[in-house]
Amino acid sequence: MTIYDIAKEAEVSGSTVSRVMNGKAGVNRETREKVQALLDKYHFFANETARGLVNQSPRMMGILIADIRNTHYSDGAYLIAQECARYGYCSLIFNTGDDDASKVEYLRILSARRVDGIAMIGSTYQCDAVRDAVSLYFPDKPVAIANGYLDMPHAYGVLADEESGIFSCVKLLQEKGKRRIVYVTGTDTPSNRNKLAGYEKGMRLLYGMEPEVWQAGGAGYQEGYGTTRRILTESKGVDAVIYAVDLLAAGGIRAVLDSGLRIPTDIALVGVDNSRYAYVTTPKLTSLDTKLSDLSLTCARVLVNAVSHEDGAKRMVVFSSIVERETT
Amino acid sequence: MTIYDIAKEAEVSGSTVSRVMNGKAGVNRETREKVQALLDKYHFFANETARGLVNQSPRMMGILIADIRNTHYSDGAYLIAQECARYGYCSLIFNTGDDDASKVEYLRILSARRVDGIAMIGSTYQCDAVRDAVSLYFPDKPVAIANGYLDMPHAYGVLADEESGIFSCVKLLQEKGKRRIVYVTGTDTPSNRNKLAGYEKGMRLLYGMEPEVWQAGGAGYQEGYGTTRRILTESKGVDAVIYAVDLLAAGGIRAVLDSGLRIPTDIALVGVDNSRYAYVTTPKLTSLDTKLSDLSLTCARVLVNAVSHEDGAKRMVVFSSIVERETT
DNA sequence: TTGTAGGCGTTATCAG
DNA sequence: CTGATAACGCCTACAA
Repeated sequence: MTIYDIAKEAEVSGSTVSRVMNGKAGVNRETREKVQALLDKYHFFANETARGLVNQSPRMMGILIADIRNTHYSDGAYLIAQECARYGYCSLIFNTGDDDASKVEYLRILSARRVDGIAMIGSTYQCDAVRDAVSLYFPDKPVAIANGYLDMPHAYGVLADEESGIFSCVKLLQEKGKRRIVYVTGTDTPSNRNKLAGYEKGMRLLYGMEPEVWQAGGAGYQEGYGTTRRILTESKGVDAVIYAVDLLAAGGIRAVLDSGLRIPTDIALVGVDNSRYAYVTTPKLTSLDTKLSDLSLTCARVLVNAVSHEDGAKRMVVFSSIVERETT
Repeated sequence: MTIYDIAKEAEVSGSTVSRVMNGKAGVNRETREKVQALLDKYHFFANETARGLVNQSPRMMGILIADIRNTHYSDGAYLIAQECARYGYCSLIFNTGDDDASKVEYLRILSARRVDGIAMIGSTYQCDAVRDAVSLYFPDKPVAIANGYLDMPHAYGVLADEESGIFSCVKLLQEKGKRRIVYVTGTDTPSNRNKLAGYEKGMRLLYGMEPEVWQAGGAGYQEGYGTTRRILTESKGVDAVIYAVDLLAAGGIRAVLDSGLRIPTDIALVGVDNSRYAYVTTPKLTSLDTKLSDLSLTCARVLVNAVSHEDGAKRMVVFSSIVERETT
C-alpha cells in the first residue's frame, strides 16, 4: 500500500495525503479528517526508505562497537540508541571487533546507507585506520566517539580521564598503607595505555618506585585468574593489584582466595569500569567508575546536535571516581 | 556522487555502471575495467536507500530485545546480527522493554522501514499484543522468536525446554540428598512460568511435597539477596534454592554466605542461563544452560531462510543441560 | 486549498 | 553489448 492508494480512496491527490501525514498546514479541515480516517483504518505509515531517498536522510545513526556482548559497551550502545530514538533516529549497530579491516568495512557499509551520523564506542576507534576511513567515507557527516578522539573538523570526542583516575587508585592504596602495587594490563588500546600511564605515574611520583606491569594476554576472567596466580608465586611482597578491567579483577579475586590469602588485609584489589561484575563477586570489588554512561549519553547528545547543525565542544572529558567496596 | 557522475566520466550510461557494480554479465571487458577504475578511484558505492526502494527490500532485519544491557539477551542479539550480516543483512536493534505498548510501537517503526524480517529475543514477545501487531504490520514477512512461539503462518519459534530443564535440576538436588527445595521466581514471562512449572512438577512427582515459591519482585542481585535472607529467616529446613535467573542466584550466594552457612553443604543453590555471572561468583554457581546461543543462532538461520523463501520447521526446541560448579 | 510535475538514486525491461 | 525509459514511493515547488 502507498499514499496513492489512500489518495484514491479519499478522492484526493497524493500530495494531500503526504501533507496530512506530515502534519503540514494548508489542508482543509474536512479533507484532512477524511484522509486521516483512512490512514487510521489501514494503519498506514509512509515507507521510510522512500522518505529517506527524497529527504536525503534515512534518519538513521550508525553505532560502531567492538562487541555488544561486553556489558561495558552494551551499556553505551543502549544509551546512545535510546537517546537517538528520542530524536527520531534509528540505530544501526555493528559489532566490529578490534581489527582495523572490519572497522573500515563497517564504516563503508554505513556510508553506503548514507546514515546521518556515527557514534563509536570505545577508544579502539581512536586510530589511523578509522581516521582515514572516516575522512574517506564521511568527509562531512558528524562522528562522535565515546572515550576517544579524532582530530577532524566534524569529529567529536568525549573522553574519560583514565590516567588521573588510575593515579587516584594508586593514591588510595597508598593511603590504605599498601607498600607494593602491581598492575595487570588488558588488551592494547589507547584507553588501556592511559590507564597504564596513570599507574606508572603514581608509582614514580607517589612511591618513588619502578612500576611492575604484568600482561594478562586478554581481558577475561581466566586471564585475570592465571596472571594473578603467577604474580602471587613469582613476585615477592605484592600487597595490591590494579587491573585494567573488572573481569580481570574478578579472576584475580578468586586466585587470591584460592591461595589462602585474605582480601584486603594481605592483598587489596582494584578494577576499572565499575561494571556489574564488581558487586557480584565475593568480596565485592572496588572499582574505578569511568562513567561510561555519562560518556555515552553526552556522546549521543553531541551527535544529535551536530546532525542538526548545532555546534558544540569538539572535545570534552568526564571525570571518573572510585567506588570503594570490599577489596580495599 | 551518484552512478551518473561515474557514468559521465566513463562516457557510458548509468545502466552500464549499475551493471558493473552488480557484477552482471554482458558488459564488454574494456568497458567494465574503465568503469571499475573510476569506482575504485572515487571509492564509490551505490546508495543503499535507493537500492532498497527499487528492489523493494532494504536488506535489513529488525531485532527486538527487551534490554540489550542484559548479557543474556545481548549474546542473542550479537549472534543474530552476525549471522544476518553473513547474508548481507544489516540489523536494526531496538530495546523495547517489557511493556506491550512499546513492543507494538517498535514493530510499527520496523514496518515503516519495510524490513525484510524480524527476530525477537525472549519469551516476553510471546503475547497477544505482539501477535496482533505482527498480523497487522507484518501480515506476510517472516518473524522468528528465540525462546517463544506465535501461531501464525509466517512465524517461527525456537524454544528452550525450560520445564524439563528445571525438573532435572530438582532431580539433581534430590540425588545430592537435599530434602527441601525452594524456588525463587523472577519477572512474569512465559519462560519463567515454564521454569516454575518444571519446579512444581519436580516437587510433586519427585518429592511428593507441595512446592514453596518465593516472589523476588525483580530479577537483580539485590532482589536475590533480599529474598534469600527472608527465606533463611522465615522458612525452616530449606537446604536448596533454585533461582529463575543467575543474577538472583548471585545475590542468593552472598546472602547465604552472610548468614554464615556453608555452600553447598548447608544450602545448595542453582541458577538458570549459565551466564557470565555464574563463574564470577565465589563459590561458582551451578546453572541450567538454556542454550540461548544455539537458540539465537538457529533463530537467525530460520529467519534468513524464510526471507529467501526456503521453508523450515515452524517450531523447534533446543535442549538444556546443567553445568555443575561449586554450589551443588 | 488542491493538484500536477519533477526529482531523489537505483534497477529492470526493452530496443537497438 | 549498450542506452533510453519507466518504475520504486515519497516530497515539494509551482500552478491553478
